[in-house]
Amino acid sequence: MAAPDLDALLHRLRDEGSRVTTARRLVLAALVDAGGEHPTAEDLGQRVQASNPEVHLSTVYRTLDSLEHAGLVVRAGFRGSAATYHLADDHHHHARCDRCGATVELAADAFAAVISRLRRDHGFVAAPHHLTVGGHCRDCADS
Amino acid sequence: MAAPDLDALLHRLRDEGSRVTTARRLVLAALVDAGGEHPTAEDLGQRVQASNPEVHLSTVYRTLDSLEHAGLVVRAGFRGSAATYHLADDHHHHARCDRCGATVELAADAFAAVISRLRRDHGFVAAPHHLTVGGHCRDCADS
DNA sequence: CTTGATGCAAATGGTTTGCATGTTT
DNA sequence: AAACATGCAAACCATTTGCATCAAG
Repeated sequence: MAAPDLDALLHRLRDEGSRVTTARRLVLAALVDAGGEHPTAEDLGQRVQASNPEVHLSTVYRTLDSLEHAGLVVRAGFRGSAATYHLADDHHHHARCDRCGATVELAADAFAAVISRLRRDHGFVAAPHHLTVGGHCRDCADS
Repeated sequence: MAAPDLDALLHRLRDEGSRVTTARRLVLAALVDAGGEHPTAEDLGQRVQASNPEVHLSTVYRTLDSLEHAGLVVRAGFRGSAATYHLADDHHHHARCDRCGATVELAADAFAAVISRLRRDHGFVAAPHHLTVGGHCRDCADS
């Protein structure tokens, strides 16, 4: 994984036609900062507000939306709980324990078979970022 | 797919220790009736209330919960929109278009590779019912 | 200066819950 | 009778939206 460079990301954002604002800078920085974690919008809001309490949570949501449309950020939706976000560079999928909430990361190619099958049989172009699997993790699988 | 028999389902439910009530009978009937569709809790509520307007939506939710725990019903959670339910007999997974909401069904074995990999590498037991893939369907993939 | 971005507060929508009452076993 | 299920209304929580203001280009 290439080390994510904040300035480069901001540049890409500008190129997409979006304006570069303080809020967006901070959200992006928080995302870079989060590294391998899976922050929710609220988590990011907290981090951002640590630097600038002015930034409202709804702005974080709107910003994440823009970033997603610009292709910089990926949203992983988990059933029931809150969605999590990470930089698009960070290609992986998720398996999440229905019982304890632990998440496992899957290499990007794990779904290759599913994806090609979807395209071949149904013309369906799977978004390689939005995959989520439910189930039970090692620790919870026994009971 | 074996034709789902309402009475058999009710029997299984009773065997699980749950009581058989009018509401549950109706919800199950609605589910059987829905066949290959993917009704939401609200859809089911409507169908049920067509027979018996007394039944409250919250009861439908609670009933679906019981049915899920009893293993009779499977809930497929879609990001953003409402969850859909179907009988557990009806083994398949979903791909759903992020743009138009169209759903595609995937044979149960499509995820075999992913599932075995999860178990082998992470000890993660994937629930073969709860898989959902996002992306764009044939019609929406172009724009 | 023009358009897009933000703060705020209030709405939304799916789902859950507390409690008193009714029903199944 | 005892345990469980239901109706109802109200709570919940993540997310979205209307609108007036503000800042980036």
